[in-house]
Amino acid sequence: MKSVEEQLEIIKRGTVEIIQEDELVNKLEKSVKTGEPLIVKQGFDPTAPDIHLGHTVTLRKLRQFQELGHKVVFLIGDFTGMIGDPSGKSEMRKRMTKEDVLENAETYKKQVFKILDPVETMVDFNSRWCSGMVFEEVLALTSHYTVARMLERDDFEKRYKANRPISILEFMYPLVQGYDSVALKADIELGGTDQKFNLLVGRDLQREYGQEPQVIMTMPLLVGTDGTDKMSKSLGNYIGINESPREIFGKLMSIPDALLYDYLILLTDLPEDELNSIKRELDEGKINPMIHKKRLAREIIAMYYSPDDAVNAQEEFERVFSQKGLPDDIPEMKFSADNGNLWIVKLLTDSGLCSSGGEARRMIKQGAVSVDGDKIQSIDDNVDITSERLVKVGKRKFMKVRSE
RNA sequence: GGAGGGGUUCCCGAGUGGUCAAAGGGAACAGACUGUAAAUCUGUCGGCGAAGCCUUCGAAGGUUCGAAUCCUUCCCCCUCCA
Repeated sequence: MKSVEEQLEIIKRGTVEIIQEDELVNKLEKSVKTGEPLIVKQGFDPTAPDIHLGHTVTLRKLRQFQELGHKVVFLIGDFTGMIGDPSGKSEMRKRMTKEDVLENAETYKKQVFKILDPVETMVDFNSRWCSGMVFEEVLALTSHYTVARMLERDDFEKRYKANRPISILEFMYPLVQGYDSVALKADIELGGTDQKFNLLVGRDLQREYGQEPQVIMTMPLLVGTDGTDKMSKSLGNYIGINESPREIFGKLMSIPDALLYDYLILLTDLPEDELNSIKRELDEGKINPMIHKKRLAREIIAMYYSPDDAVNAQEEFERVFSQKGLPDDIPEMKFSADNGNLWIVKLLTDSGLCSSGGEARRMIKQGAVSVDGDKIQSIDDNVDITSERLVKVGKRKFMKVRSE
């Protein structure tokens, strides 16, 4: 096991806040002395089994803890997910069944173990202790916190002031999450900066239950591909680690330049001095940021796929978009046609290249559709598909079609 | 329990009997310019082989030649008072 100083240096990298750092040092010292690993916990919503780069920020930190020999608990908050939130104001929280949760958990594991060590990770569910709680225990839990303190939480305060509803159930969430830390006797809890309040509740509750309070560590929230909001599935500004190398490469190339440096720090293992020199180059404007974006994309694809995949993705990207060539595998489809002719609008909708006739007409009118490189001029055009034709819609949709 | 306000197309939001597939903004998509960056400009943005027709304004009924707009019932949300 590494020394406290060495561990601390690794642990601190990229964090926004550690509360309290001296407590962390104490815990590490004790751990080094006794050889007992620290219990590091992070909770996850059971509803979103699509892991994206935003999730990987804290997951990578968890991985570092594992490499340092500590015990990571990947906690799935299935209990609250199975209750659902009837007030469902911000987003529809659907009630999930046990089966849903288990299924999602499996999907989670598959993806998460691209980052975490599958052997060393303890996957747990908070229903394990929550489901069995009797009402007395629940009431006792609620007695440890006050409404005023709850309202300290940023979004509660805002909603309260804006006369927007807050269900009592929502008040319970931080308590449940905090109680999870009690149940797990967590030493450290990790989360994004938006989790700070909930993490702090865990500290308070552990104290109330006679435990040594956990240290909390917050990590920056990764801004999504739109450049404004945090990366999230519901906003559609995410890059999933399960997406194909080609998609990941493309999406990373299209992030706003302003995000590039943050992505490099938070998502890659590039050494400090290299990051610094990249930052210098970017700040001085001497280099086209695209160069480093390609680097970023390669690093990430190499991490979740392989270095070869990374190189291939880049080659294909350059061919298709820089040189306006063709991608490697273009989907093929066969259609029945009278005399080998197929009306272009029908071709676009039946192939799925356009979702409706209206959209197909629009695309054609806007000059976004070409067949074998020739732009379609009229929505009345027919395409002779007796031999294979290459249809292109917009910049990135390709398909080879021919009659059956 | 009482009083009042409200539910509109992906989101916000205008619209109080025909000229409404519904203003405006955002998002998104396409084109130009680029580095699939940003900014900018242009266009599109319910469905239909599209003249015209069909479905949409919380739900179901009703009035009317005609309803997002009026009436009835129901569902949901918010505010204030208690």
